[in-house]
Amino acid sequence: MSGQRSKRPTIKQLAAHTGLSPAAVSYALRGIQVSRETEARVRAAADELGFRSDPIARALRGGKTHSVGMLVASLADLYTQELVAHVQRELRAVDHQLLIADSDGDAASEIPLALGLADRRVDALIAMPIQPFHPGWQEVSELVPLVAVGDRIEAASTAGEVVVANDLGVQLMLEHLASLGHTRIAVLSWRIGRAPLRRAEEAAEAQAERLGIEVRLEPCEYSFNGSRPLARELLAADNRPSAIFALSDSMALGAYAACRELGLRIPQDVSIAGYDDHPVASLLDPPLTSIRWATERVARIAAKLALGAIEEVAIERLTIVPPVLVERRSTGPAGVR
Amino acid sequence: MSGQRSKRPTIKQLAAHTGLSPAAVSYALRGIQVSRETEARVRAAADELGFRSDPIARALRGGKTHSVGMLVASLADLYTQELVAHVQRELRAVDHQLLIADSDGDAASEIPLALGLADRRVDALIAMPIQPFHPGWQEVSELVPLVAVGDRIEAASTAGEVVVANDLGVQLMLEHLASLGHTRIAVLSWRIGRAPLRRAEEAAEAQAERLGIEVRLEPCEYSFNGSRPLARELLAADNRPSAIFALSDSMALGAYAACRELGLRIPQDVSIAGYDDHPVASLLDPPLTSIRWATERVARIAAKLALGAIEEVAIERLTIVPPVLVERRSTGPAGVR
DNA sequence: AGGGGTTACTTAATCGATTCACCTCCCATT
DNA sequence: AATGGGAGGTGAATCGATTAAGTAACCCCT
Repeated sequence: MSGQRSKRPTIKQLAAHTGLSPAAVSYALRGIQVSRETEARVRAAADELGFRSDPIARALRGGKTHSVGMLVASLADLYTQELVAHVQRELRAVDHQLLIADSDGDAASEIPLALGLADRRVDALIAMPIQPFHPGWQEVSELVPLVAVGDRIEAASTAGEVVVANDLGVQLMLEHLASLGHTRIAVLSWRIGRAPLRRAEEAAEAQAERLGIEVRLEPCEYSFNGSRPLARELLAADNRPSAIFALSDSMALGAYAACRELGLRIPQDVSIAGYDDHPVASLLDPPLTSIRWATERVARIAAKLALGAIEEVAIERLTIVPPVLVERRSTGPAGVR
Repeated sequence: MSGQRSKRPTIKQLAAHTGLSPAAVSYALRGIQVSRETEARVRAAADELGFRSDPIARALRGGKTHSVGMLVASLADLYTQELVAHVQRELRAVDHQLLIADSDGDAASEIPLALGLADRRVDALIAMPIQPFHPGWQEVSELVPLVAVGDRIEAASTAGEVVVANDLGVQLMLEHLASLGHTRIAVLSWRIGRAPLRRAEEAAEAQAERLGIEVRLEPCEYSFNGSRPLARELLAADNRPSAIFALSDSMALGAYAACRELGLRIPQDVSIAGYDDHPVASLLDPPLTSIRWATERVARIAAKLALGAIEEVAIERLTIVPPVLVERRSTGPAGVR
């Protein structure tokens, strides 16, 4: 309408405006190799024209993009959401952008998504691997500093790892349930065998054998709506389990809903246990027994590792987080059948 | 070690490999203006070398980046997390990347963050505005198709709007509480006056006057941990409110925790009401009375609007979502003081 | 005064893909 | 046989910023 000056000013326009060369402007904006006077002039012009350096152009040339990628396995899950929120908070403090990719549990899409983030020139990549042993991680880690969360990643070198000892978490919970007399336990997992939960599944099977109890792995969708029908089906069956151990609080919520629908009391009729100890766990009816692994701290460490790799600051590379059992009232003695 | 071919192949290398010019390769990859034979040859070479087109270079030249930005007001809040998760799901289906920026309730950072996303050449931007009337939105909307969620945005043209009639939601809840005899209600809001909740706050004040009840707006942090100490303080005071209406379920959760700490029963001693009707609301102890506005549907519409703007497909531009009251057991008759 | 060393720039190449403007065949038409 | 036109390419400019290499001016020293 009244003029098409709406386009963002470029470094070239700044140059024209100040009578300098584009190169001089570039230097001036970063305060290198220029006189105080020139620097001031350029800065003034930049403010006046509302100049913002183009991150895309800078990225193409090979500079930093001030962005960090995050690859998660299911944004539908509460703990993932927490993780993302806390990572974002750390990044925001240092003015970095967050790029999210969600494999939604699809193992085959994991490496392509990671490469896609690398292509976008994220300065670092935080990944919760579904397939930690996939050879593709090698290539990814050569393209971008890689931080592994949850599980370790099989690559020549990663920028850091925050490992949660989920085998221990599973052990703690199964011991707890076994000590309450439960001998037939359904474990809600997630697309058996190719999930981030695989290690947990293996631990569950090992513990079942050790404790002499029956444990059945049930493939499930993350999220309330995913686990509700499954839990309902399990609980409506003749040989229903006396306890359900959901490998995430989100799935435990679905089990709660199923119990409510079926009129089953927790824990008198069936015990329910979760994993992650999300803040809502303690507010449920009844409060949920769960496994806590300090989501917020894990997120913060992951973010620090990513930023450390970007700034090339040395940080402790490997953190192992031991989960703990938080016993509440959703688990109780096994009924008399 | 064994060779440094690790770098990604570029279009130029494809050209060398096929004996064509870079331009021809570029055309071939998109199947324009080339013979079938050439196209096949180029594709074969691309597969062989593992070629992936560089989104950064494409972006610089002015093409699509296959990414969508999302500006939220608090990633710490459950409903925002839901919204993000559902938007992400829609984007993933069409192979688009999600870039997230979180203003964390800081009004001053909102426009700069939006411009930052635009600078990264997102193909569209979905924003839940804190300050819908800020003149900066005009500039943003000139740079990138803009989809407003929650509130309308004051700009010459937006790509679409999904408006939630929060004034109605507030009215419904206050009427509900008033009908139960509550005359002194604390409303947990969020950084009073500059939040995405401003419209809701205005509605609360208007309704208070209309219904002849006392409503006090309390500035609060989103999230459990933010609202818990505030709720605790309010409930421990002499003239404690008979009901707390939290303008998000997350804050209501904090109030639940505070009640538990103080030994107050819900709803006998105090009624608690939430907003958003997050899936956990119905599973709490007691189930939470809340306002439902179909988060998932809103997210899906927002994503469709963004994608529609990118594909230049015409879609219904404005959707107004009327929230509804979901009455559960966390609200009851006001006590006798 | 001439040479060495700074300082403060400028010029041009570069990152990778796209696209405008040409250019060359080759076939069909009159 | 000459002309027109389309198919299938090529070359070079472009997007915006960075940076290696080069240059002009100036200071200092002997």
